[in-house]
Amino acid sequence: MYRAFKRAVEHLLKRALEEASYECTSLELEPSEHADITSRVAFTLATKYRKPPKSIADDIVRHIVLTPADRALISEAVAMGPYINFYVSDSFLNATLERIKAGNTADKRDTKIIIEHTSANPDGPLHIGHLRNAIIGDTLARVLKRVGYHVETQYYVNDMGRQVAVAVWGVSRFGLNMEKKGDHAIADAYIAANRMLESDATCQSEVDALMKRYEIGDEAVMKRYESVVQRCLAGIKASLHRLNIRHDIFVFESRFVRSGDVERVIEELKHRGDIKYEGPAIMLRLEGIDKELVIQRTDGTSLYTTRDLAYHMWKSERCDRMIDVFGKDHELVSEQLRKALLLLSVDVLPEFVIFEFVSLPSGSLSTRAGRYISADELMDKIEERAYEEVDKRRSDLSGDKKRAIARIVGIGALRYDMVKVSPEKHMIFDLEEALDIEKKGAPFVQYAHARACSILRVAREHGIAVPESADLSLLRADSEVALIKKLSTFEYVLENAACELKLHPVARYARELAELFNIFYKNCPVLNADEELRAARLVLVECTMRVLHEVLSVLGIEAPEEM
RNA sequence: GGGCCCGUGGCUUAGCCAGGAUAAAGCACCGGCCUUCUAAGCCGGGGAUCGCGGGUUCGAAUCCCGCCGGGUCCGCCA
Repeated sequence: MYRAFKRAVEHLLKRALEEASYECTSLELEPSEHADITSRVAFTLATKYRKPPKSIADDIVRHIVLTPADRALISEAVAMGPYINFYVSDSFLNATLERIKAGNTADKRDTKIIIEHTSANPDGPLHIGHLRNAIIGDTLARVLKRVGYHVETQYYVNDMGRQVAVAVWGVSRFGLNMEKKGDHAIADAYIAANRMLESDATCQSEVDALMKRYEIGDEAVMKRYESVVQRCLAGIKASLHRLNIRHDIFVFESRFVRSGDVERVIEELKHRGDIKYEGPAIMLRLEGIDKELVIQRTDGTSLYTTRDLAYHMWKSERCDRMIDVFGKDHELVSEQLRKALLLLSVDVLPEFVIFEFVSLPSGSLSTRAGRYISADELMDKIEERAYEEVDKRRSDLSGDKKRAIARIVGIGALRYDMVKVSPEKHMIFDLEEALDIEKKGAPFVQYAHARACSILRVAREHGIAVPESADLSLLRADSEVALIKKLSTFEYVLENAACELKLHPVARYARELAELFNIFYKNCPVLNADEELRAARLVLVECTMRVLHEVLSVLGIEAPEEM
């Protein structure tokens, strides 16, 4: 609803500016703490027309005429010094609730977007660094889907890199602990292998040989690879499912070598690019980048970047937009990728969502060195901690129920923590802090939802139904109006998030909505109110419950009915 | 050395791209509120020279330049 209000104000203001004979390019409209929307246009006009901003604002407001159509959304426009403030109307507030009751859904868009995220190497379990990628990627997919895009999520499996070769080699050499979850067992072999490889040149060449044989498609080697990669991936998928993350498809990079796509990319680049040969090795010079990009090794095998290029070309034929969620360390690579794709005349170029690194207080994360906190370990601990909290508060519930709530709260807290800060912020991960289930994080929002459910449940138990229609204009207490206004901006927040590919405003919105509901909860008793007012408040509670549920769902967080 | 990112109360952050109304929250701290729909809640309080120095502007946390501190990339690794 908020967008409709904003559009109405735009038209209104534009008309008034014409009437008052002012010309300007931007209306300078922004949401504000002082009004429902405010314009700073008087400032820009002040310089141009050499008049004090205050008198211009007054002048503009004098020319504002609200038509009956405007009044459906806008109640008034006031000049406050140099600012022009606009306020929503009563019917806007009512319409907001009516619309939510009717179930507000976004129109479908034709655009198909492929989002690639997580894509951790299959050489061990996901750790907290991958978690940031996975949660950002999954939440982004949910936001874009919610505003109507057709979204496909992809996990690009790097099965041709050196890491995997080392893991495969390590598994043959040291065996596999079958008691352990697959991804963890493979990490053990991988770490042990790396330790040995550091000092042993013979082993190094064994790994090289393994890579070469995999690239040419040696049957026996392929079988060994497959068993390692699938086992690891199964473990990774299980971890992702715990977080409510499911990829639509897994794309193996080896397919692009086997299909001949990689070779075709190299041929194409030879013709179109600024190429430098060093023996059998081929390098590509890209404009604006000092470092040339190696697209084929001296031994004739392919490299990650070339395969990635083929992968992106493949994707570009299957979508209208593609988004890659990458760690900061991939920034240069992504730039090279984009420039090379441009050279290949690919019409869909990737957009990048880059996030800064997660490190431990003791330093950076490394699977190879075994220096990481696995996602599984973190989830176990956080659910355990959540259970203690639930147990403290709800000794009346059964163990199963408490565990179910603990799982929802724990995972929710984790997901919320990852998206609440902007991605360019470097995170130093503190386990204790993560386990300290933050009061105003996901549990706070979930609690508000549970409270709303509780009111509705108690109402039901007393035989009181949420009415089909109610006199919504009874909802004019400060905390009611503030809550309805917040509800009205939900779609607007989502659209902005989708447009800017930024998620933390969504997390912020969820918290603010929960906060306003809690204030309403405190100030406005629902079930004890007079019948008419009770009916209207029940509608408000149900609408809030729905939006809380929806915003949590967009964040990939479950909404418990009690906690 | 060069590129990119970050630097806002004790701690974690929002605001910065598109400069404007007393710099906005959470945690922690202090003080209130459970005979009323779940106190994982609500109300109140203290606490910030927005890293430093210049510049542009009627106006700078926000734009420009320089510096300082932290991170990261600059492999025939991925």
